[in-house]
Amino acid sequence: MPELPEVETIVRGLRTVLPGHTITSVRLGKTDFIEDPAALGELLPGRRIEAVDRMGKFIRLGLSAGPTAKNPERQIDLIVHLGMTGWLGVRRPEDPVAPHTHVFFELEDGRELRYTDIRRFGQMRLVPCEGFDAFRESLGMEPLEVSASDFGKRLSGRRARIKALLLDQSVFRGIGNIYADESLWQARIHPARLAARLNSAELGRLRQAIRRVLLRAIEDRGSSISNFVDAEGQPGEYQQRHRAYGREGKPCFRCGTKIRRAIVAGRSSYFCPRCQRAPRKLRSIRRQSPKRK
DNA sequence: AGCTCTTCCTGAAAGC
DNA sequence: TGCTTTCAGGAAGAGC
Repeated sequence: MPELPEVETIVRGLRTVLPGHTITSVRLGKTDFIEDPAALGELLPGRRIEAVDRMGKFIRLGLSAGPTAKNPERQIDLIVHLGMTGWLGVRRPEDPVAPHTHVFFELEDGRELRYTDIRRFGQMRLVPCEGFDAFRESLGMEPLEVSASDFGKRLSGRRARIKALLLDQSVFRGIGNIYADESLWQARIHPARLAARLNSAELGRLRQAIRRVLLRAIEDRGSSISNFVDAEGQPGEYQQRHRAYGREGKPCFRCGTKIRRAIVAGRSSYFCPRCQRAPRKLRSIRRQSPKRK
C-alpha cells in the first residue's frame, strides 16, 4: 500500500498533530518487526517529538534529547517503514483499537500514536544522530528532487530493466510498484527496457512522468487499493486516476489497446503493449513462467 | 551486475 | 457452501 505518495500523506497528517508533544510511555504487541523493542521503552519516554518528515518510504520522527534517560544529550530519530500494510496515526485512548495494532506511544496529552500493521512487513527502529548520515546514504535520491542530469547519471550504463531500477530504493527512494507502472505508462516506456538503452528524450519523459504522477498522487492523498487510509483514517483517491496498474484487459487511455500484465523485476507489471513497445530481445525470451511444484 | 526464487505474515479474492 | 490456491502497495537474502 504505501509508496511515496501514501507515506507523504501519512506524514502530512502526523505533522499537524504531533510536533511539540511528548511521549510518556510505550506499549507493545508483537515486536518481530522492531529492531530493538526494549530500546523503545527505555529511550523514548520523556522525549518530545520535534519533527515529522519523510525519506523515500521511511517516516522519521525527530525526537528531542532525553530528560533523565541515559544519554540525555543525544537526539534520536524514530524511523518507521510501513511495509505493505503499515499505518501510523493518532487516536484517543477510548477510540477502538484496530486489529493488528502493535505499538502504542502514549502522549502527554492523553492521546496515543498507534502503529498498525496486518502483515508486519514494516520496520521500526531508533537511529541515533550519529548514525543518521549512514542511514540516509543507504538510500537513493528523492525522485521529486533529482535534477535531470542526476536522473540520467543514476540510470546510465545500467543493464538492469528500467522497472527494476525504479523499484530499487538505493537508486531513487520512494517509488513502488504502482507508481513505477504509472510513470512508465505516462512516459510510454516498456518496463522491461534496459535502462542503458533509454535515449535522452525517454529519460527526460520518464523523469517528468514520475514527477507528474507523484505530485498528482500526493494531491489526491495516495492510492487506496484495498485498505490504505491516511493518518485521519480517510482513503486516498489516486486509484481513480490509475492508467496502467491493475487495469489488465481494460483499454489503454491513450490508444484503446488492452492493457497487459507481465512479470517484470519479479513483480506484476501493467503496461500498454502498443504505447510501450517491448525491447526486441525480450519478445523471443520470456513467454510463459514455469509453474513450480 | 543482475536475475529468479524464497521468505517474512495475514487476509481477500479467485478457483474448483 | 467450503476448502485450496494465488496474489498483494515491500524488501532482503540465497544461489546462479
